[in-house]
Amino acid sequence: MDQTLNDSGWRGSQEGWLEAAYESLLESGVDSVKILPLAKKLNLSRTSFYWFFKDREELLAGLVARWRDKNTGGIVKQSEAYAETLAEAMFNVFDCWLDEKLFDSKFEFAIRSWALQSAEILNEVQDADKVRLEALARMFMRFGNSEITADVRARTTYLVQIGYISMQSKENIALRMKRIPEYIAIYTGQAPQQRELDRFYARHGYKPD
Amino acid sequence: MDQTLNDSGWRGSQEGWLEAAYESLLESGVDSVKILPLAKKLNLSRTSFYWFFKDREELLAGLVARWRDKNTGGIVKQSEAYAETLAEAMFNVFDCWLDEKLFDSKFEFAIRSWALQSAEILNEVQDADKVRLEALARMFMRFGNSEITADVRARTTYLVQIGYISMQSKENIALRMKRIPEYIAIYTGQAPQQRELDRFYARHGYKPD
DNA sequence: TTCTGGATTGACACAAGTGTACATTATGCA
DNA sequence: TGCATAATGTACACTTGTGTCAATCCAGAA
Repeated sequence: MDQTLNDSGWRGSQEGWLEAAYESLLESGVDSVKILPLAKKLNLSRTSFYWFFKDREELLAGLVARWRDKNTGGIVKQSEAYAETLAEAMFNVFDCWLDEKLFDSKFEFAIRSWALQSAEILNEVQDADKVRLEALARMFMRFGNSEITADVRARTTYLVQIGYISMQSKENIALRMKRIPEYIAIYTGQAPQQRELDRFYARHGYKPD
Repeated sequence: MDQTLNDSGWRGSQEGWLEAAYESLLESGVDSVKILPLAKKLNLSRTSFYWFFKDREELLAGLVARWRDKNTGGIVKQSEAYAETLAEAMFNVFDCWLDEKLFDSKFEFAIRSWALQSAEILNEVQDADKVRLEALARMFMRFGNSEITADVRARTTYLVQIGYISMQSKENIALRMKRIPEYIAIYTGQAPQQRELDRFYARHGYKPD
């Protein structure tokens, strides 16, 4: 039996249940986020759950909040980060696709799948899409793009990434890095400078050959 | 009570249950494909199901087969269709995204979501991705693209579409049609000829202004 | 008209999940 | 050391789903 205690000297906690729910959501979808299995995973009695959450609904709402903060937050933050050129700004956004701390792809996919069976979640997702696309479009406009151009480029940038996520393909970093300069060129209409590329590679611990 | 009979003089049929399962899958995901609710929808006894299918598993397998035939079949067929130019070939593939008879986007999304909670289905999806990408790459190669270029262009074509599907955005035909020449130019590296565009618009019953 | 087999049904047994009521345990503090 | 309460556990009632079985229904052939 795992009797590990947390900071407050107890085994369970709101965070503990939420984390278990998160893991289950990513592994097998919303419908697998059930209290009984979570309790088993946590080595806790099923009913202990009700001490921290009113019901299953409240737990699921917690998951949605977590997703909104992390993923939409990450994209908005990166699209507003300082940059000298559009290419550099684009690299900032690309950080999201390579750094799980800024954007959680699996979480994203799980939530989007959930939206299939819940109108409420579909709304959340479409709101998020709107916020993210607007943030990206603002970034393009900051560098002189017209409203229309900015909109289309924002869509292209965002859509291809959503497509990748949906494909659930697991390609290695080297392969993905090789395509990056091409993508930057397509998305921004201008090839990145070598020093910009080098800076990007460096901060992701990648050494081109 | 709906006592509608089918060709063979009975109310139920394998096709009937499969169709109901399909509708439920598209509306609310795999986990909603349950025998009890389907029986209610069909105004049949729940147990009557077992006359046509061994168990729930067999019904779900039927759904996967249906998806494979229709969607992968559609893309492969269109990518192999006759075309004088690469742009024309690309238009043939675009037929898929606009004609539900060739490619069922909602079905596609539902199956991909299902893949989240089933390793078996994930395999099916990734096999399908491979077959489709190869078919598209062959098309680009038929028109003189190098293997690498063909691969990247196939990915771009396919990924953006998967992204759209995942976004579940419902844009009107006119808006989508306006973007088509741009996409063709990006994907193929050459702008389509006016007569090619006209032919495409015509067969989708669209009149540009 | 009766027989036959495809199709349908209700009753039964079971499994997995939810939520509530109440008892019990363990921690931190007075 | 004992108390208050945060946290956990046990027992119960309920819901929704699955699958099996034996009985029945009914369209068409004999």
